[in-house]
Amino acid sequence: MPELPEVETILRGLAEHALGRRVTAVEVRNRAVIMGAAADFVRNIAGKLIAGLERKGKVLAVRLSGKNPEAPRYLLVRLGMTGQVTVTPREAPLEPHTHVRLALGAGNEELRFRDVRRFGRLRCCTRRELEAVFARLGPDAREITEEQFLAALRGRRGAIKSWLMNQQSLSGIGNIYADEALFAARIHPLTPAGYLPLAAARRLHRAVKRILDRAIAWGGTSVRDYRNAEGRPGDFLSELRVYQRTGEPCRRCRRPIRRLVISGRSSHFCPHCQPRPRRALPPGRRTRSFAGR
DNA sequence: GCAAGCCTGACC
DNA sequence: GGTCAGGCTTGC
Repeated sequence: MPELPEVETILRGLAEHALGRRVTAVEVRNRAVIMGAAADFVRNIAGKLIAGLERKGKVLAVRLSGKNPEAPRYLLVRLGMTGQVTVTPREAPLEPHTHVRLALGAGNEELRFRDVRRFGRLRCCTRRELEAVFARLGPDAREITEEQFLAALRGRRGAIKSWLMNQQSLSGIGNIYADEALFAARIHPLTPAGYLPLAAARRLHRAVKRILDRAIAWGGTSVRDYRNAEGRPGDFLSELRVYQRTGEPCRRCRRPIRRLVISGRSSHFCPHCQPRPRRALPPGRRTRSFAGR
């Protein structure tokens, strides 16, 4: 599933294979993946140069050439669960679920957007609109400082697992890296976020960054559908310690990994290495008041 | 029936 | 305002 490391890997691939090239033609084969009118989408992209690449969390933004700051000149890509962005020879057979094709000048290749489950979206927007999208996301998980991380945890009563996946507190983490970071930091996924002892919260902040950096170095994780810009899978799957390893022995203590559903998401963890928090209540907990009833 | 990211809406 | 369930989608 494309999370921060997968999107970053695609960005790097596009920097190598698509940056500086002109979009000479646009074909929308399935308008359901386009936000807004498909005709506007085509008109705003066709003929432009791919001038830059940006990312915040799991959102990829392709900057297109153009001088008018009020005109749409960003292509926003959200990969959803099964989205793929590849640079492919134009004559290569069109795989099923290929929804958008951008022909690239200076070579016989095209940029393809493919998405089996169609949770992904493409959108053409202005700088202002891009900034509004980014503003709704918390700090990028690789860039968030310890101070920001600790401050964002404060007062949160929901499970730390859900907190990590909520893109408003920090952005870029999905189910795979949430489970992996919690295992590395030895934190039970149901621990209320704001109850984490300071040392544990610091461990988690460091674990998040380390896991993401390592996953990027391995080119991301391909559980099934993820492919980089060259169409190749990532290699981090074999490095996963708990995700989708239910029943396998924990790499640290050899006891079996267990699975738990938290907010409708499966969570994988080691009950021995990630014990439930011993204290049930946080410092400064507010109880339900019966006064005035 | 399950997996998943993200959005919407219900609930307190 | 925070938290969570539900729905979207399709291949296994």
